[in-house]
Amino acid sequence: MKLITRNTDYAVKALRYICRNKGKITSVKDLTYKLDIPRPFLRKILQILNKKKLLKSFKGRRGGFMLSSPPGEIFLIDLIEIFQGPFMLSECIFKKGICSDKYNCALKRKIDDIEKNVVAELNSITLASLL
Amino acid sequence: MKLITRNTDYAVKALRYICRNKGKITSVKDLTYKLDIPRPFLRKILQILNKKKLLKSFKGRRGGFMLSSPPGEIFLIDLIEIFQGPFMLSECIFKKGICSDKYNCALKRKIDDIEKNVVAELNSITLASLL
DNA sequence: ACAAAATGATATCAAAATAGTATCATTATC
DNA sequence: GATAATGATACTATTTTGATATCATTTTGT
Repeated sequence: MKLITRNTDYAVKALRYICRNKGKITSVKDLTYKLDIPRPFLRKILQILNKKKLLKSFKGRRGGFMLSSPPGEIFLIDLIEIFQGPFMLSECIFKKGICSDKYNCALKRKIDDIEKNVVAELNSITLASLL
Repeated sequence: MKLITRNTDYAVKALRYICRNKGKITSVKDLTYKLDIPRPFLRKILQILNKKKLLKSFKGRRGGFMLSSPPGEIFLIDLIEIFQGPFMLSECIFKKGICSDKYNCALKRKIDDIEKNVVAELNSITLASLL
C-alpha cells in the first residue's frame, strides 16, 4: 500500500528544485532538464500547486514558477492531501458501518488517536526539512 | 486517500459474522444473506483468507468456513497487508531518491518513527476488539 | 508589430489497481 | 448419484493514477 503517490513525489522534487533556485523564476523546461519527470505531467502538477497557492506563476516568455511561501511553511501533508485527497484513517472504516456503536466505542477512539498522531507528525515535515 | 479498501472491509465484516457463529461452520450463502456483499466476490475473499490460514475451510455439502484462531489473535493489520500489500510509509518516499542521504538523515528517522507507531497501534487492533 | 516562449485551461488517452463475475473441477453429505 | 458446498482460475468492468495533447493567453525580445 502506497502512502505517497507519484504526483506527490514529483511535487516534492519540483518544489525542492524551485526552492534551491531561490529568488529566480524556474520554468518547467529547466525542471525537466534536471528531474526525470515527463514534461506535460509536471506542467499539470505545477498548475495545481499554483492554484492551491503553494506556487506563484509568471506567464510569458521568461515565465515560470516561484515558491509563494518559505520552505519552512510548506508541509508534506498538504501535498499529500492535494494529490491524494484528505488523509483519514478512521472515517473510511466507520462510514461502512463495521462498528455498530460508532460514536463512542473504544476502537474508534483508538483509531482516532492513531490518526491524530500521524497527522501531527506529518505536519512537522516541511519542504525545508526535505532539502 | 483510503487506508482501508473494500476487500479489507468485507473481510472484517465476514470474519465478524463467522466469529459470532462460534463453533458452527458458516457458508458463503449464509454470509451473503446477512451482509451486503456480492457472493462471488466474497467467495474469492474467503478463499484468500483460507490460503492465508486465517480461516479453515470445509468442502462438500454442509461445507463452509470457521476461524482458525481465536478472534483475539487476528489483527487488522494482517488483513490490510493481505489485501493491500505491505504497509510502509517510508520506503516509497526514500526509494525514489528524494533524500540524497537516505541512510541516516533526520527525516527518514522521523518517518520511520511514525511508521513504527502506526504499525504498533494497528497491531493492537484485533478482530475481538471489532466485535 | 510580431514571433517566440512561457503558463492557463481543458480534453483525452493509457496503465494499473481495485472491484466484481463466471466456470469448471473437486469434495462431502443426503 | 444428485446436490450443495469450496478450490482454482480466468475473465470483465470500474476507478484511480499516470501521462499526453491542444489551443488560448500572456509576456518578452527583436
